[in-house]
Amino acid sequence: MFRISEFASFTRVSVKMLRHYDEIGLLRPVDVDADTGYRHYSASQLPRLNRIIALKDLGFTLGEIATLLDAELPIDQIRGMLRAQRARTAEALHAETQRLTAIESRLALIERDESLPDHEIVLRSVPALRCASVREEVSSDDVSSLFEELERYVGSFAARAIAPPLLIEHGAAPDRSTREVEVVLPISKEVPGTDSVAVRTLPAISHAACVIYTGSYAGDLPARSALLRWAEDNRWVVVGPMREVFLRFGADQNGYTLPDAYLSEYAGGYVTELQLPLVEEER
Amino acid sequence: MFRISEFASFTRVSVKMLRHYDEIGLLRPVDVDADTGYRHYSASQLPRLNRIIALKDLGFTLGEIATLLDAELPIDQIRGMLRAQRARTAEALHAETQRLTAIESRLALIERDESLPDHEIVLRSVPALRCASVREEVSSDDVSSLFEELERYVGSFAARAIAPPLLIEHGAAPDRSTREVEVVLPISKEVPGTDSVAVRTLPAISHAACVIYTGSYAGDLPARSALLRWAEDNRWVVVGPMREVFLRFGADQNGYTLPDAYLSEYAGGYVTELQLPLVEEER
DNA sequence: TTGCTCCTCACGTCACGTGAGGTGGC
DNA sequence: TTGCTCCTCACGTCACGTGAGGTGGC
Repeated sequence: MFRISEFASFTRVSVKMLRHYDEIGLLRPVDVDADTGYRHYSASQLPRLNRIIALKDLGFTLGEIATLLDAELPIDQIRGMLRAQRARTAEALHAETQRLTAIESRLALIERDESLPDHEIVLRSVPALRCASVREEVSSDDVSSLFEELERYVGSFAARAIAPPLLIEHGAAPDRSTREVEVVLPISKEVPGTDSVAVRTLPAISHAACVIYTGSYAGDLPARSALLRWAEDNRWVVVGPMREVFLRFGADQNGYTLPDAYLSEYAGGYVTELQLPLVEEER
Repeated sequence: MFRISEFASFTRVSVKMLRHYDEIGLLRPVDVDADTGYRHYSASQLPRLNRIIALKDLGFTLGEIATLLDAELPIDQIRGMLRAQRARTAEALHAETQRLTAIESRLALIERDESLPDHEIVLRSVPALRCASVREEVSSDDVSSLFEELERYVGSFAARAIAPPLLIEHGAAPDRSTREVEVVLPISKEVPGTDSVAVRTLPAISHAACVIYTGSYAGDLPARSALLRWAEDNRWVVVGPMREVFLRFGADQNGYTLPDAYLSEYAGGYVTELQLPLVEEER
């Protein structure tokens, strides 16, 4: 038989791991001295320890390994656990691949500009939203009158939700003289629609590249181009119209007042988020 | 300003995460009510939160993110951190790839045999070992006389180390009538060499596929073929001679006696580990 | 006898999740 | 007033690593 340190050095696992496996019942020493508590292992336990290590290398938890070794599962269940593990690993592999792409595109940005990018692009999902909206072809950038109209209508039903208003860009005319926009107001309860006001559930976006920019709309174009460049660098394809979410515009909303320090820094400023729906590029 | 739940739902982070970021100083609310402790966030904090999320997606820890956001590092240091992160990610990616290959080869084994493999193959490193050895061409499988000779020689210097003895297979003659083996005994201190006994440091193996088999040498061939199949399935190439480590042979060593239960199960049995040095296949 | 090995707590890791128990806000 | 939101502990997660403080073995 072996002392714990001998057994550990033969198998390249730490003494602490062996103690841990003893504690959770995964690998008990063949003998524990009643007086001293010294653990003794037998060479005949090496195959079991090797199985433990092999399964750990496949990514199973110690609990799963205990099940696999001791529960005498039917072969189909073992197969099932391996398949589940394969799925988890494939997912992790995919996530690492995307992360590597993202890091590399960040490094490329640094090489190009010698600075950190101004815009942090985040990939996330956007939930569905019950809302009222007005869709119209407009010729100027000023859509505030549309918002005011919609706000009045929704306000008359006391149905204004706390979520921020947004705008969906449905496209520009070929000659760029006008563009079709939909101004959208989340609502807290159903309101009737009219000829001009549509009431519907804005669909969720499973993958949206999002960027937030501050200050006036001057930051709009750089943010947009950063977003598109990010999609390209990270191998995503645009599948829907851009959404512009007005997180803060003009005076603060929600009945709070900002401390002076923040008011001056962002005086008269805006905080806007662009959301671009994407799917992964086919390989 | 926003209440914590509003801020959380806008940004798709949990309330608990925001509290956590407050606690570690990564993102403090603009205002905390002195009476109630309520946290208030401003929309002007969204860019910072977005940067945090983006950097988290790249795999940085919260501590690293704090450094990146607040330490005003020179661009070279930022680049350095990104490169380190790229290296870590590439390594993780590589590990996941190998894990996936390993899981898939296990699944293939199950499909083929409808059972779990008898031999658990583990990839690990083997440390260098000071040792005395005798290398000889032998015609039979019985190498015990070589071991006895070596044991006597080393024993005369009281230099026997506790590590188990092993055998290196340097190759067989073309007609398979003889094979060249090296019997190796780890030693605890330097001993002089002789014409037949070499004293040297057995080199470490950075990647060895290892399998343990029990019982008599009848298990040898299946274990060997499992090892070679594993190397092939997992895309590794053999780069050195097989080592056979005799973890237990005949009676138990080390002056202990095994409990009866174990003695009967492995009565007269052997525990042997095969170690096969490998490198990754070029792609 | 001396150093070496082993033992058992107990706490730390990392980024939060999950209650428990209590209070403010509309 | 009632439910909803928020608060602060405090413990759990996962697989050990890292001491602290003490004892057995040669």
